[in-house]
Amino acid sequence: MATLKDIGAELGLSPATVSRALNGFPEVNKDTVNRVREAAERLGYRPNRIAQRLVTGRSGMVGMIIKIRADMSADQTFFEMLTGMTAALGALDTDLVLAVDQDDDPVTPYRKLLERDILDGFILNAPVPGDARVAFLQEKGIPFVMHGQTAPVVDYACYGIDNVAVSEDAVRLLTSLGHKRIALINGQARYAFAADRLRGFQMAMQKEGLQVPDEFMAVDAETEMEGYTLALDMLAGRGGTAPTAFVCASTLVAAGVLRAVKDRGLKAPRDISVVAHDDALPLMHAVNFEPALTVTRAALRDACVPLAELLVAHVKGAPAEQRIERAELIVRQSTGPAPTNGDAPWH
Amino acid sequence: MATLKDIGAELGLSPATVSRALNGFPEVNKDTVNRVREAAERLGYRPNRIAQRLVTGRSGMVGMIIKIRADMSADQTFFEMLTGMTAALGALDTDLVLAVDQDDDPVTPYRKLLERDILDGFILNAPVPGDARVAFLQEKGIPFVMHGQTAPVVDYACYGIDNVAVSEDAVRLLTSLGHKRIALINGQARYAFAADRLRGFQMAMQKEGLQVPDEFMAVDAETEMEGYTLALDMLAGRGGTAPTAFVCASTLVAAGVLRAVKDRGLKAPRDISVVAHDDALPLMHAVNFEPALTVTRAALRDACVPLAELLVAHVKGAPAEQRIERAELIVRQSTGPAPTNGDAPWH
DNA sequence: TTCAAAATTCAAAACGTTTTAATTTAATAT
DNA sequence: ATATTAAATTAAAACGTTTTGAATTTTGAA
Repeated sequence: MATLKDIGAELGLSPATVSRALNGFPEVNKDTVNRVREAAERLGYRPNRIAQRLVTGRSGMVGMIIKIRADMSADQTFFEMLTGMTAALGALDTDLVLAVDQDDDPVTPYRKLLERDILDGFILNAPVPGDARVAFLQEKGIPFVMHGQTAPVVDYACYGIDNVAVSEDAVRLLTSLGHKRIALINGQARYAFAADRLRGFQMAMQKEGLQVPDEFMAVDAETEMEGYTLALDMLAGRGGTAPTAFVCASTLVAAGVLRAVKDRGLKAPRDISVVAHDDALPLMHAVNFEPALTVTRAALRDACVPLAELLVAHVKGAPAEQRIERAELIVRQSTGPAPTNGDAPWH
Repeated sequence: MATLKDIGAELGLSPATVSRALNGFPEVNKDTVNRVREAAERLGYRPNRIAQRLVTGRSGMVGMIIKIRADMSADQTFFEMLTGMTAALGALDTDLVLAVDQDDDPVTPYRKLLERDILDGFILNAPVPGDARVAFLQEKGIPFVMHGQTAPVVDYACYGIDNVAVSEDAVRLLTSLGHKRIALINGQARYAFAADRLRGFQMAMQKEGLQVPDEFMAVDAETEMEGYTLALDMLAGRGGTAPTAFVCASTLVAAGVLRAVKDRGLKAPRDISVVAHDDALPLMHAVNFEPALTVTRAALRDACVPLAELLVAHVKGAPAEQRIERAELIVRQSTGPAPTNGDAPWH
C-alpha cells in the first residue's frame, strides 16, 4: 500500500507537501496539487486511517447502543436507522460501532463502550424525559447527538422533528374539516416524542376550545393490533359518545385503526377520519393504504444524514447544534369533513 | 491519560520495559513487573488502541454484514448473534463494525467495507452452497470465519454444528420409537444448513430402509404459520397416507406443527411425534412447549465465543481452523412410540 | 578476583500521518 | 542590482505503542 512518502519519492516532494496537497491546503502550488493527485491515483494511495487517527487524536468511530426490548423483538425502525446511519457516517469517513444494551441501567453500556477508548462520540436515540445518558455523557465530555430531544429546549446536539407541531398540524387539519370529537392513539408514553405529541394534541384542542374526554386518549400503542383494539373500544362509545377522528402514533397503528373502522361497519373518511405520523418505513407505504392515509411525514432515513453531520462536526470541535424540523403534512383520502349528523347511528 | 512514558518516568524506567512488563514478557524482572503494574493501576493507564494498531498493523476491528431480507423483517436470530458477538469479541479486545447489505450482489458490501481499510477480518453467516463471499475474501487474502460451512469439507476457518447429524439423530430417535412415516419440514432451501439437514434426513431414512414420499418433504419453512400450514397439509394425507412424525427446521416451525396437530384433533406424542432443532433463542423455550419439545439443541449464543476466538487467532496468523460440533439431543415429551394402529383413524 | 553467561534494561527505529516552524524559491518594489 | 515580501516547500516533531539490537547489570563458575 502506497504511503505519502512513496508519493513524495515518486515526485521529489516531501511527505508534508503531499499531505497538504491531498488535503486541499491553500498554500500549495496548483500544479503540484495536480501532479500529486495524479500520482496518488496511479499508485492507488489510500490514507492509513490508523495513522491519521493517532495524530489527530480522533478515532473516526462513533458508537450506538441498541436497546433490545424485553421481548427481543427487533423492529423495522432499528434496521432503517442502522442502514441510514452506516451510509451517512461512511460518507463522512466515520465508522459505526454497535453494542447491545442488555442492562437495566441506561448508562452502563455507554460506560463500557467508552472504556474501550475507541470512540469519538455517540448517537443516541429514543430519548426519554430527563434522559440519564445525557447527564452522563455531558459530565464525561463526550460528544453525542440525539435523535429527538428530551425537553423543548436543550443544550446538546440534536436533530429531529417538532413532535408538538405534528399533533398540532393533525388537529388543525381535522378541526378545519369540522371534527370536534378527536381521539389520540399515542405511542409509548415513556418516550419524549410521545409526551410532545400529547402536549401538542392537548394544546391544539384547547386552542380550538374542544374538550377531550380521558377515554379519547390512549397511550403505549405500537402495533397494528393495539391500534385495532384501542380504536374498536373507542368506537363503541361507552362514554356516551365516540370520536369522529383519530390521530395515530404511526402508520402501523393507523392500519389497525382503519381495520377497526371497517369491522364496525363504518367507512373512512365518510364516517371517520384518520391521520397518522409516518416515518416512511419501507413496506409501510401510507399512500397504498385503503383509503390512502393522510399523514405528517418525516422519513426516518432522512434523519440519518443530519445526525451524522451534526455529530461529526461536533466531534471536530463545532458547537452543539440543535436542528428541529417540521414534518410535512400530506393530506390524502383518509381524512374528510366531519359527518354532518352530529349523532350518527353508531354513537 | 497516562502513557507508557509517564509510567516510565514515574519509576525511572524506559517505555520499552514498561510495555514489556504490562504485556507479560518473560525477560522482565518480577519485581519491576509488580511496580509497573501498581503504577499503571494508580495512574489509570489504559493502552492507546490506535497507537497499538499503528505499530502492529492490525486494527482490532472485524466486520459483519447484515443481510436484510426483502420484507425488512429483523429476526431474533440476528439480535442474538449481535449480542453474543459483541460480547465475545469485546473479551478479546476486538470491536465489531456493522454494515447493512442492501445490494443484490453478495460481495459488494464486503468490498465496500474493505475499502475503508479498517478491518482485520470478517464474520460471515448464513452460508449458501458455493458462497461467492468465500472466493472473494480468499482471493483478497482477508481472514474470516464462517458460522457454518458451505460444503462438507472446507479450507477456511469455520465453526458450527453438524447439520447432517442433526437430522440423523432426529431420524434415529424416531425410528427407534417405531416410526416409519416421517416428514421433514426443512428451512430455507438456499442455505447450506438446510441442504445438510435434508441430506442427513435422506441418508438416515435410507439406512433404515424407509421410503420418503415427496409430499413428506417440505422446504422454506421459517415461521410458525408456515409450519402450521405445511403440517396441516401433510396430516390431511392426500397422498394416501399421513406421517406419524415430524422433523422440524426450528422450534418456531415446530410450534406451528404442534398447533396443526391439535387442530386436526390429534395429540402429541400419542398420535404424532415432533422433533425440532433448537437454537435456544430467548423467549422460545422448547421445554415450555405443550408438550415439552424434543430437540437437537445448539445455542446460537454459544457459537459466538468460538467464532470470535477462531477469527481473532486467524487474524493474528494462526492457520484457519474448522470446528464442527455435534448438537445435543434432548428427548422430552413431544416424541413417543409410533401409534400401533398402522392405519390410524386420521389416515 | 576475574571472566563468561545470563538476566535485565535501554535507546532508537518503526508504523503513517498531521502540523509547526523554518527554509528555500519566486515575485515585487526600491 | 538589492532589499522586501509573498509563495511554496521542507525538515522535524509529534501521536503512543511495539520491537530490534545493543548495552548494562547481575549471577555463577573458575
